[in-house]
Amino acid sequence: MSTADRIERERQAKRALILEAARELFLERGYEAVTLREIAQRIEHSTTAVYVHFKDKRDLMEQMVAEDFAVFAAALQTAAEVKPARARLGKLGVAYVEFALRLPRHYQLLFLTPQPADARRNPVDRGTPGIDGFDLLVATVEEAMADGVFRPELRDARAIAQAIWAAVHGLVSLFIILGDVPHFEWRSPETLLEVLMGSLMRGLSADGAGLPPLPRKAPAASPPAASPPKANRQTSRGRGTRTAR
Amino acid sequence: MSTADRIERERQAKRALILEAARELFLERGYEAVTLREIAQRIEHSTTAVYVHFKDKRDLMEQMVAEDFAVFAAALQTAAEVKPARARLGKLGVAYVEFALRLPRHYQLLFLTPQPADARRNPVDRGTPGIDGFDLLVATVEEAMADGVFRPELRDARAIAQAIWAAVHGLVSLFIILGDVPHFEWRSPETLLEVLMGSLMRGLSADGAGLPPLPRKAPAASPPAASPPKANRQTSRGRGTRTAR
DNA sequence: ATACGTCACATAACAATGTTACGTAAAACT
DNA sequence: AGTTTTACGTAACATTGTTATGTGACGTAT
Repeated sequence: MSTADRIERERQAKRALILEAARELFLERGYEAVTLREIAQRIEHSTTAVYVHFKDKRDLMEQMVAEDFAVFAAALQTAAEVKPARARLGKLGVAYVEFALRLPRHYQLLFLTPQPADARRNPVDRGTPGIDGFDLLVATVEEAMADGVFRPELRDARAIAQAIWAAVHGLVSLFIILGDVPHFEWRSPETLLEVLMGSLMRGLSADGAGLPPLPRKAPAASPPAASPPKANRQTSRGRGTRTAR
Repeated sequence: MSTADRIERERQAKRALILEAARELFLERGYEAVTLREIAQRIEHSTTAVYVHFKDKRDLMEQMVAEDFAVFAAALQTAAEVKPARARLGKLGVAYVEFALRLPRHYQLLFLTPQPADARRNPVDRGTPGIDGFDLLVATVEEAMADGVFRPELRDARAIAQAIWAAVHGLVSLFIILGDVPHFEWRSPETLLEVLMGSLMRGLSADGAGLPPLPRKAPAASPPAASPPKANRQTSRGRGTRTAR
């Protein structure tokens, strides 16, 4: 029965329409600052229409984040193909930071927003993308450990992975939250990643060697201005233009 | 004129009363989840009373955080008295993590909550406590650098300080936001701090030496459960009991 | 001592929000 | 053709932060 298919397709299309409007607004102004009425108006519907497709505002946001998170996972997977496990660790770090600073609002919603106490709803879903990526990191650490990369005292791969995650997470978090504090003279993310990740790897390594130098892009020492993401060219699947005319 | 003094004293007392009620509620349930009406009810006043002493809800929260932040500054200052600059870095890290995990809500409000766009109000105040503490860190790094602690390639004290901050910040952030994710098997903060900060220092050091071993308290590998701060015994100055009977 | 002024605070209202009860009309299924 | 489903709009509701307005206590000046 093809009609059912078409119905489902139309339903998904409208769902995507809502998601797209929500994405633009959420990424532009953050979760709290966006109202459901505004999202609905943008696509010329009443607010009730949103509730047909999503349980509530938070659900809408989570679904959106989940969609875009695929991009993150893909980026990490690509980085995960690098061959020697030690070099892979560097690539993973770079991919992580790049994603976070390119889509700071997403990162914020994923890793910087505490669960409201009623989040038993999807106790697994949330954080799971992060957890999955973390498993990748653990696996890489274990492989590197088998290669004898780390100092022999360091036997707990999970602890090492958590420490590495903390390092990169801290880096991007500071940029996202405090990146635009004026008199702070932030060093560039590339510089900091090299100092932080490089020194950390050196300190973890049995041979005292750091990371191979990362490919530099920016001439360093420019404020990141990550908080207001000016580039709204992100992950727009399907049509890429605003839909409300 | 002693009357004016008394009036001012009474005013401050009431202000403190509001702050105290707000503190309990904010720390218990977070900023968004607490209503002004609830705060007011707790001290048996109308909501308007709050506006006599504070500009708005956000102002109330900021004043509260500012108060408690003195504790943080004090803890850092104490740690800052340690003599060799290199050891001081370790102490600062420990003090930082201890504060953050003891008052996770405060930390959250300070360093994990993005500025709402209208924060030009006190563009300096916010973040300033963090900045001050950061200056302390920079100074320490500079001193250690003068002592020849770091590898000679590392000349940018500010970059090093930012990297170190990122590391500890990332550690506590992960604990606060994701500390209670079930199947994650977090290592203890002490363990992670030792791996992270120890390895980072080792990697930064010219002589490849790490940090002196940190004093251990917990037997390691216990989930921190930092998010729901069960201990509400914090910084209560004045009377320490609930006021609403 | 009496009048005046100030100010902390309460009452009640307002506007904006997320959410829902209810109706409706179109379209699918029988 | 009749029945049912369902996507959606209208209008309402409860809860929020915030404010306009009144008032009573109290300090101060006459």
